[in-house]
Amino acid sequence: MSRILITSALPYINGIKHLGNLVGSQLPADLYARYCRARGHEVLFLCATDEHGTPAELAAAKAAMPVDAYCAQMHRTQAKLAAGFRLSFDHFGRSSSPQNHRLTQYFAGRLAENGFISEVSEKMVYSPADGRFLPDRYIEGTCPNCGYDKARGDQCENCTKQLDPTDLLEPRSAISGSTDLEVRETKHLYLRQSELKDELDAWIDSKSDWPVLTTSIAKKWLHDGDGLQDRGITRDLNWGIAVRKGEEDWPGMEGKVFYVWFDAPIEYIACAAEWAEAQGKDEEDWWRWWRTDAGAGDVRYVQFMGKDNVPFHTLSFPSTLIGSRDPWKLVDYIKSFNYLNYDGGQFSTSQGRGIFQDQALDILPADYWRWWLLSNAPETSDSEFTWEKFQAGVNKDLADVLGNFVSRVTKFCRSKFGEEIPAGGEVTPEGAKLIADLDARLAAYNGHMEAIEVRKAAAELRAIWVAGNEFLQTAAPWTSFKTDPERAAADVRLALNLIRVYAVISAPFIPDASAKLLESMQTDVTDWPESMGPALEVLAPGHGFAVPDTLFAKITDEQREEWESSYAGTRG
RNA sequence: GGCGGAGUAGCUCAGUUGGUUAGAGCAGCGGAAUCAUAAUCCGCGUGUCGGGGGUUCAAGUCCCUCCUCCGCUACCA
Repeated sequence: MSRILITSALPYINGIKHLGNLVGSQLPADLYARYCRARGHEVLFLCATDEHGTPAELAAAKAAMPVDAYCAQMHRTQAKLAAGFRLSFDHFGRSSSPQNHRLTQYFAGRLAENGFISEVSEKMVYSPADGRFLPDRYIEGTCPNCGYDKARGDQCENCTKQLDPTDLLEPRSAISGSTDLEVRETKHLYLRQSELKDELDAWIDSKSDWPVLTTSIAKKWLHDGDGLQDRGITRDLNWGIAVRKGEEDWPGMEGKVFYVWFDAPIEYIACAAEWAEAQGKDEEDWWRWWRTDAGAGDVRYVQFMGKDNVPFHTLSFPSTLIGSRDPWKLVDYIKSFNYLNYDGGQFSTSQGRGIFQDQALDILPADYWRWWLLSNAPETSDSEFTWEKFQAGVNKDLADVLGNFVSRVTKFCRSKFGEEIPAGGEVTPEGAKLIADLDARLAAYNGHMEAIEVRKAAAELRAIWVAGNEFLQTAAPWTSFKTDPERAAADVRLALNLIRVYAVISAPFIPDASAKLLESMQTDVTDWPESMGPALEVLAPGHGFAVPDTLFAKITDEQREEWESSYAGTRG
C-alpha cells in the first residue's frame, strides 16, 4: 500500500463549467483516485474552486452581487455538480479560504526572505470610469496592423498579432467602453523565477517518465529566448489575498492583492489544511501529505490538468515551493490532456457553446457522461463530442454489451433456477477459458489504470465485458440446460459471479451502475480481484439475487435529435 | 513568426527501442444463436500509413522538404 496525493486543476469560479473542463482534469483524476482506493492505497484527492481575479469580479458585477457572495454561491453550485458527477474529492475547497490566505502570505514572505522577490515599478492602463486598472485583455481598440476595431490589448484576434495595450488606436475599456484611459505608474512584486532556472531545469531533467508534451513545454519556457522570465505576482484589485510578507505588512503594497496564478496552486496545499479542519484533524495530519520532513517522503503526488496549465505547474508553482526553501512535496507525475471539441468547434464558456455540467445531468445520469468522456478522453490529441458518437458509444458499450449481459444472465437464471446462485456441476471448459482470458485482461486493465492510460483502460474494460457475452454465447446454457442442467448451472453460476466482478472493476468508470449491480447481487464484497478463479466463486450456491431494472436505457434517435437541436445554439 | 502536437480502413483511434501478411472498436455485408434492453456471438479489410525525397538488407516508425488541422506564445484563467 502506498500513499497517493491527487489534485485536479482548479475550476475557475465565474460560472458553470462545460464538459470539456470536466474531462480535462476532474474526471480522469477521479477515475485514478477511485482506482487507487480500490487497490487499497491511502488516497487524498483534492480539488477547489479558483476564485480570485478580474473575471470573478466582473461575473459578480454582472450578477449584481458582492463578489464574495457570488463566489460562495458559485462554489456551492460547482460542489453540487461535482457531487452529481460523483467526483470523489476528499475535500472540495476554495482558494479564498482563510487557510489559503495564510499560506499564500506565508510563501510570499519566505520567498522574500530568500531573495526571490523583487519590486518593480511599471506603467499600467487605468480606467477612472471603471475605477480599476485594466488587464491587457480588457482593453479594446483598433488594431494598428489590420484595422480590426475589436482588437484586444494583448492580441488582435483578427490578425493574431501580439500587441501591447499602448499600440491600440482609440483604446477603450472592454468593461465600460470608456475611452477615458490613462497610464499610471504602479509597483508590483515579481517572483524571480530566473534565479531558480537551473534548479528547475535539473528537476525537470529528472522526470524522465513524464509525457514528452509536459517536459517539452517546460523546457521551451526554460530555454526559449532569454530563458525563464520573472513573473508579476501581484495586482491592483480589491478581490484577492492581500499582499503581506507572512504576517507583516508589506510597505508600498497597500491595497494590492496577489495574482490568482500565485495563490491558486498554493490552494492545493491549503485545501489539505481545509480538509484537515473539516475532518477535525490537526496540522500534522495534512503535513504528512505535503511536508517531506513530516512524513510526505513516501507520498506519490499526481496532478491532472489541461495542457494549457502545464507551464504553471512545471515552473511557476515549483518556483514558489523550491524558493521557499522549505521541504514541501513537489509533484511526481503530471497527467495533461488536450481539448474536447463540440460538434466541429470549441466548447466555450464565454459564448455558451456546448454542453454544460448542469444541462448534462438534467438529461442523463452521470455514468453515461463518465463513460463516454473517459473512453474518449483527449489524451494524444483533441477529441470531439458529437451527439451521434455519444449515442452510438453509450448504447453499444453500456446498454448492449454490459447492461444486456446482466439482463440476459439474471433473467435466464430466474426462469430456470430461480433468483439464487444455482448449485451443481463444475467449471466447464468454456468457463476455464473465460477465467484464463479474464486473468490476462485484468492484468492489462490494471496496467493501463496504473499508467493512467485512460482510453486504453476503457477499451480493456469493454473487452472484459465482451468476454462475458462471448462466454455465454459459446457455453450456451439455454441449450445445455435441456440435456445437462448441472453443466448449465455451473456456467450460470460463473456468469452471475461475473456480474459482481464487473461491478467491482467498473466502479472507477461507472460508480452508480456498479453500486446498483452490487445491490442486485446482494453483496458488499468489493475487494479488487487478485485472481479471477477465486473472485468468481465469491457468490456461493444458494446466495440470493434480484433481477435489476434496466441498467442503462438506450438513447433513442428522437432524444438525440431533440438534444442536438436544443444544445446547438448558445445557452441563454 | 516561434515552439509543440496531430495527419494510419467510411468514422474514432492503437501501433514499444525501424524487423515477418499494418491492428481494434463503430458503421457496412454475410452467417449462427434465440437466454437477453431486436440485445449477443462468429466471419469478411487491395488502407498510395498527408505529398515528395533520402538513410537502411529492412521505414507507419529515422533524416530532409512541402501541405493541412490544432494548441501554446508568458496580463484569460
